[in-house]
Amino acid sequence: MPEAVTGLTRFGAERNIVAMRLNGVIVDLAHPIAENDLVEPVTADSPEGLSIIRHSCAHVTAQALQQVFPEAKLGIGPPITDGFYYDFRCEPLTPDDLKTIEKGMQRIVKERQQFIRRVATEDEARTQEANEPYKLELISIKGSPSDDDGASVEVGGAELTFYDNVRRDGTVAWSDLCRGPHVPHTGYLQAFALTKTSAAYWRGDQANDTLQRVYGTAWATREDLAAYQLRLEEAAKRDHRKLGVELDLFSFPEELGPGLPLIHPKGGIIKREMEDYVRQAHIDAGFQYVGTPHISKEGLFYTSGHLPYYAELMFPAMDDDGQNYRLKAMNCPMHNLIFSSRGRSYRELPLRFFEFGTVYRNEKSGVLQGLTRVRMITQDDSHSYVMASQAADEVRHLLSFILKLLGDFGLNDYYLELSTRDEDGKKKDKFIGSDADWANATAVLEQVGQETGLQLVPDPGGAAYYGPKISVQAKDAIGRTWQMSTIQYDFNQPERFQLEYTNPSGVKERPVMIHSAKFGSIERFLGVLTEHYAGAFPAWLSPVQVMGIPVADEFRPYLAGIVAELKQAGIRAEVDDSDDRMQKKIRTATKQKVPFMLIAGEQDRAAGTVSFRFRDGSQLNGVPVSEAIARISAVVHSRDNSDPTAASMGA
RNA sequence: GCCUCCGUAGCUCAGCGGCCAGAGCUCUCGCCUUGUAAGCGAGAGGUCGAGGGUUCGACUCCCUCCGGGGGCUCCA
Repeated sequence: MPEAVTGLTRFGAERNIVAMRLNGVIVDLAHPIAENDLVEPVTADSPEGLSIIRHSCAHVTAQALQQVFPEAKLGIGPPITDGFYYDFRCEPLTPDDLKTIEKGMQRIVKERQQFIRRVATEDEARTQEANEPYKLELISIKGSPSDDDGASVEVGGAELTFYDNVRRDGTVAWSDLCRGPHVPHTGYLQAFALTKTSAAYWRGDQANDTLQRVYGTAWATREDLAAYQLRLEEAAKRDHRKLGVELDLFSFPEELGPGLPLIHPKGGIIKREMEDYVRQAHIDAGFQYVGTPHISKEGLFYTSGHLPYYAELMFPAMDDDGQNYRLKAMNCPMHNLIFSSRGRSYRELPLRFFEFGTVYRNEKSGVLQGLTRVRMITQDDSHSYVMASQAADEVRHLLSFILKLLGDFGLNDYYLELSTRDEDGKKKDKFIGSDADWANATAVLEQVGQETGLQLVPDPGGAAYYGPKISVQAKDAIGRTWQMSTIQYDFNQPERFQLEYTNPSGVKERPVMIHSAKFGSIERFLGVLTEHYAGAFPAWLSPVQVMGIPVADEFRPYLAGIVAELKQAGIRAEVDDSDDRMQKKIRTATKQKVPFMLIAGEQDRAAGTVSFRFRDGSQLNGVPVSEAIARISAVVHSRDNSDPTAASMGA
């Protein structure tokens, strides 16, 4: 009987081909190929190939871990960005344990164990997994397609399949209930590392068992792995919490409490530049600047719906003679009060209010993260009150405002997210309002979002309780995404606050309100900005824009004169008049990421010039003072985001 | 909130069940008067996160709490 043709016979055992696409479906290379099948190779460095490598690596991790800890019970082991994880119920793992497991994995790789697919009946599967409670649970939920908690990674199709790891002598080393596909044998896994452990809940539910999650990374080649590890090291240097200390931007003193930042003078300069920018931008975009208190009688938040729906996120009530007050966790209710302070006409709409509203949210202790997740949030918060017919135009107006702002601050690594109601999920009762209103609001946001041509990622269930939103998601140094700007469509609060305007026919109508924050939070944006620029802020945002460095004390007055002129031109300039040597001063200014250094000694003083040095180490010598000032001034006042260098400043 | 790892000077980090706990940077003072990334010297700075326990003796071992990192859950 002739052997069936498979991907392995078709493509040969090349390590750079890990699987194949058979009539559009990715399968193991060992899968038989029929005469008219359409077959394409899946290479190791393709996204699909990497997922297969990573998931196969998860199997090897589990096999190695169960060799060391036979009592460990298996959870699931899917591929994730840059790697994989596998969950186990076992004792907490130490870094030494990880090393031991890694060694075991290397042995398994050397054995070149084949991944052999085997279809089982439900009874066979239950017998085989009798000692694996989580796998038994997966067998019972087999094939539920809307499973969004990762379980479907393991059991997806109509049939139950196992993957046996078979040694060259034919013995089965290990086996796992799994949908596949996998690489042909463990020898394909040459570039991996276990990275960390943490805890996770079984199937992502806090009510379930706590499992130990082992994270790993895996790549097509050892070079790719090394490059990834280098990338992580570089990313760690950009961490805004580290740079915040080094550049003296902000701090989180223990005395103050978790999640409560202090902005230091240098961070304050960046914050003020951001505020100046966005205040003027709001005025230009037709907003009116308003102000509201930080506390309110708590009845206001019952009216708004925040207390009934999000009480746990607000700090506890303050009792003043029997009247409960609350720190505000949002500004919208107060803006609504301004709206309803007198009768409103359709002629006033869109009516737009804006302020820097500092809100306080009682975030759970475990979620705080530097400036990116704090308990004091300064929102550049605005509310537009519009007629329903104006809503789409207003959203368009706000979105273009936001995209311009992001561009003006040099951010480009972001995508848009459309957060909608959870249509059929368990959290549906979290959202208020009629189906028709939700559908209409979502359609408006979706249409305007798509007009931008940017990627619009769906986020079902991520909406606010009062309406859907479009948000900007930006990445931090280590790839975590953070919500920045938001536009939220709200048809609920106008109802709850009985907001109304008089239409042309003299009839009262209810406006739609659109919440929007352009930076999102000043604090979070500052943190993301710090990481985006790795602390080397564009000149216009740099706390110190020019540092004058005299070759010797004698030349201080010469530089002081130049600095005075720069200050006249609105530039943040200083002379380093410490006792340090010039070399040390250059080092200090460079480490502080000062964009421009002006260095002068006898030669320059005699010629009326300066040495013009940049933080990348490049330099222009003998630049006339007036020219240096003009060039610095041009860069700063044009809000140019590119990093100044001798090459860019020389022309 | 849950799991896990961590906590020595403002910062980066040594150290050990047993003399008065160390270094570099930062800061202060003094000397040096200098041409492109750290000049030299001196001084100041710590109840070793807090509390409790074990011990003749704890910064070191154990427990609790506080704070931080990484995840999970959450995220208007």
